[in-house]
Amino acid sequence: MKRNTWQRTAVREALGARDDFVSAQQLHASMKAGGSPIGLATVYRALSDLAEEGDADALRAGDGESRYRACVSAGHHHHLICRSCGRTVEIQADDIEHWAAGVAAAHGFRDPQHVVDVFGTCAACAEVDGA
Amino acid sequence: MKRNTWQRTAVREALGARDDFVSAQQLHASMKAGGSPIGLATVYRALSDLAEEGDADALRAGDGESRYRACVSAGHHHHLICRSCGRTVEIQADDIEHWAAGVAAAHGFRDPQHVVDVFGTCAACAEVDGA
DNA sequence: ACCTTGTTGAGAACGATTCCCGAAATCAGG
DNA sequence: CCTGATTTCGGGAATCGTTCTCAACAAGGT
Repeated sequence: MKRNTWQRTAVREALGARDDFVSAQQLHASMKAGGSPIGLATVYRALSDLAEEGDADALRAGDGESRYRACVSAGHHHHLICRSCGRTVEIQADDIEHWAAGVAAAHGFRDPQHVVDVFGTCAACAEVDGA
Repeated sequence: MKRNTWQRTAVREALGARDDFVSAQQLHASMKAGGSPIGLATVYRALSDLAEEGDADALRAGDGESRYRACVSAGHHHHLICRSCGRTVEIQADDIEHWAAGVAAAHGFRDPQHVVDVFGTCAACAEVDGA
C-alpha cells in the first residue's frame, strides 16, 4: 500500500513550484535550504515514484544527472528545452507518435516507446550569449 | 594537435566491428579479452573523442551507462533500438528534422538539436519473451 | 489505542566516469 | 636517423550521482 507522508507531498510541491527540469540533488538542496529536514534518499525515492506514476517527467541529461519536472499535461508529450537556462516548453505532436509507431511496426518491433526531445537556445539566452 | 596512436585506432575498429550499442566498459572488456592491453581510461577518452568528431553515436540509456555505436551513415539520423537485445536500426526521417526545426523556431529557440530514439522489442525478442 | 507494515534518513556501498601524474610514444625538424 | 617538445597512455585513486541497508518511525486499518 502507498502511504501519504508529508515528505512525498513536500517533494511533489517543491517540484511543482518550478517550471524547469531539476536534478534530484538540486531539488533536495533547495528543500533543505527552505528549512525541510528531508533526506536525500527520500527525495530520490519520491521522484522516481512520481516519474513512474506519470506525475513527473524524467530526463537523463548529457552530464549524467537525471532531471525531473512536474508534468503539466496529463497525456504523452515531448519537450523543447533551453540548453542554457533549462526553460521547458511542452509539445504535443501527434505526427511524431504516428511516425514512431509506423517505424517500429515497419521493422517488426513491438511495444514502441520513444524519446523525442528538442534542445535549443531560447531567445533570452541567445541574446545573452551574443552580448 | 591530435596524434594517431594505435590505441585510438583499436577503439575505432573495435567499435566498428559491432553493429549495436556498447558501453565503454563492455568495449574495454571485449578488447582486453581480445588481447589488447589498452586501459579503461583510454577507451573512455577515445570514445568521447569519436563521439565529438561525429564518428560515433552516443546514447545515454536509462540505466546510467553511456552507450556508443560506430556511425554508419555519415549524416544525421536516428535509431530504432531493441530494448532487449540492443539490435539497432538506423532511421532517416526528414520529416522529423523539419518538425523539430519548426517547433524550435516557433518558440524562438535557436540552434536546435534533437534527440529522437525509438525503443521497442524486436520480433526475435518478442518471441522469446512470449515463449 | 494497537498492531502491521510501508517509509524514513544517515551513511555506507556501488558503479560509471574522470582526474592525476610519471612513463612512454608520437611527430616535426635538424 | 636522432632529439626535443608535447601529447597520450594507463593504473589507480578520486569524484559524483544514485541505490542500498537497517533500525527507528509513523500511517492506516480495525
